[in-house]
Amino acid sequence: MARVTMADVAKEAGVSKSTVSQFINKRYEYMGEDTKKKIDEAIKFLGYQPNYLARSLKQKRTSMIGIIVGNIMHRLSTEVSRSIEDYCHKHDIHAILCNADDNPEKERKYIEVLHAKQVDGLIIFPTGQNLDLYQKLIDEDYPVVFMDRKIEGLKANYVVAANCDATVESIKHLISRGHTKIAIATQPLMISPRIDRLKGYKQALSEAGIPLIKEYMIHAEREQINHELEKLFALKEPPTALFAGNDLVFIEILEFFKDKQMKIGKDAALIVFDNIPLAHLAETQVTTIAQPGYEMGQKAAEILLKQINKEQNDVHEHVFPCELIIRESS
Amino acid sequence: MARVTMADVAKEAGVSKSTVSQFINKRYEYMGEDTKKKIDEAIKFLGYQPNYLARSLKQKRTSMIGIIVGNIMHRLSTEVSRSIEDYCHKHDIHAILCNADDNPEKERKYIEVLHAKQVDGLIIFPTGQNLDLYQKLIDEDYPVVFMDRKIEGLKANYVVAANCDATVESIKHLISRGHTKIAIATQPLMISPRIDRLKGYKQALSEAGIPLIKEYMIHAEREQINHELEKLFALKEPPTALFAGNDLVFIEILEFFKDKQMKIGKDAALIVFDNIPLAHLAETQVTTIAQPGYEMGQKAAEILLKQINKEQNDVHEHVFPCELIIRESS
DNA sequence: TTGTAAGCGTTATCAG
DNA sequence: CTGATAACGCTTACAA
Repeated sequence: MARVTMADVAKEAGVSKSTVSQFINKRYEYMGEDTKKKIDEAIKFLGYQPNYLARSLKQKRTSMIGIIVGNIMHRLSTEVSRSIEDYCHKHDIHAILCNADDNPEKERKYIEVLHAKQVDGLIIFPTGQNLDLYQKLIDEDYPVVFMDRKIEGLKANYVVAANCDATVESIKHLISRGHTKIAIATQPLMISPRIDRLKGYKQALSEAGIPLIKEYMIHAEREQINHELEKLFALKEPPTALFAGNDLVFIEILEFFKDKQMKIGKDAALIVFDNIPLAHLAETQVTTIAQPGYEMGQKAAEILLKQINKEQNDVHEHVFPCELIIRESS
Repeated sequence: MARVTMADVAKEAGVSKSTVSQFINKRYEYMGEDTKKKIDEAIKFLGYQPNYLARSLKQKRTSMIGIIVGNIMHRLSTEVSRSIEDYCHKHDIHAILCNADDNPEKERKYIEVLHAKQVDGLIIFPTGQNLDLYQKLIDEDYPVVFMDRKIEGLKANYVVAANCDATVESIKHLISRGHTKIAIATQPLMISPRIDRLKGYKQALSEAGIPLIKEYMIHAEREQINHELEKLFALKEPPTALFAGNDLVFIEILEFFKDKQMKIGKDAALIVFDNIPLAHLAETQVTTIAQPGYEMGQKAAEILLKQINKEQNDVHEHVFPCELIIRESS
């Protein structure tokens, strides 16, 4: 089943390769009707399909972009990815998705491979551990947009959520409900969103004149969170409200509460940073901070395509406000 | 910033292109130490990165495969995709993921584009509506594995779950708990898993001598399910148990129950076909039928790579048993 | 041990 | 309006 090439079509139709190429690329302007028909028939007859690889090599553009997510398990990753894909689809370009799995080695490999495969640009949820590589891409003028996480000292296009502001708002909400003993649980402070959320937490408390308590601030790997919660609620003065730094932390909290037969909203108020798909279906509907994943994805794709088409070269930080959705748990 | 090519490296190192190529491909066997070093230095100095596109064109293999999922929102899709990616990663090949969004047009486009981009093979969760295309791939000897859904009259490699058997088991379980008024809700019967699950449902009931009741069998688009449930529970004899055909149907049921202030397990027993991530954390832990997504993904990837490497040509249907996980809801 | 040259399947440039 | 011909960046016999 030798694949049929343009040369075969040309021979079959009795024209030259270049004419077939014109036809394929719809540059019919100066093409005779009969030539067109002959080529069309030959293509159908042979079942010809152009080889995009060869075309890309020649054109130096693959019409593909890469998305490298830090961890596909985060709700935001999937929302944003779908949004980007949507946008690209409309612009006839393909988005390919890779999952770094919070592993800087994997991230490095994906960046290198996608680059070598000549994808036209990259949208990265950076692990933050490959500064040299990020910098190299930028120095090279390779189109790239960083998503969700800012990298200290890296001047680039960013699309991020207003993590600090949103957290401030949510903590203030808890305070307005009479809470003063408010704890926060996040994964380790390796990336900017977590740092910014903690910053917001601290800011809101100190603006309200509530002293920070070290024991109320948990930053642990997913597997350790359970253990940390154990300690937290064993304190002489356990918190009356809890801020979950993201959807994965929320799941850990859920596990913990289930295990201890504690009830969300009753044994502690809860706010989760991240939209939880079933938040409104839970026994106690949970208050969340929704990030505009769709809009963020659209924006990232838009900037990237502009870079690719050389319509824009200056870099920006695009910050998206979040929405506090108050439900029963707070 | 003109990209640096192999020719540049060759010039810089004072050797020929082919020598550099050897070096890149680690065919050092007959290479002088000093040549190696010169090339290595030149590569580092110029920051050379090979162009995989050109290589692929020459080698007629891209080391990429495509995954086309019917709908990324299904839990199984993501589980299987991750598993496939895992397997591929170990074999140094890249998996790229596309979401047909239950849209046969999109599916067709993705298949055509991936094929044109010369991916080495395809794993498809078929919509079922593009028989001609599926058949064409197979006639062409193009490596392809169909996942989750069987296509009537298409001889090919399949990796599917034992939908009928698992459903029989679960319905029998409900019967053993004393239920006789058992309803089933699925999305429209367009694809084999849904048909097979319904078959299992019918089989289990008739084996138990329980007559089938038409009103107990819902097959509706997601948006209509709510409405159908309404009718179902307005029956003179509403069911005491409910079988949800998949995870999306489950969410609709959850919505409905929440809305009606009904309690799962109390107002009706429930079994869901599909593993639900938070099944064990729900207020009433829900009984599920778990499909071995990881194993299915590994198997599909394995078969596909064998086909690609021409190690295997005969086609099979690989059926994976599922596990009924009994929790509080049934 | 390394170099030469011919492809891989397109597209682009320029004649005719 | 159509056809040669030269790229694109790499691999691979085969020659040296």
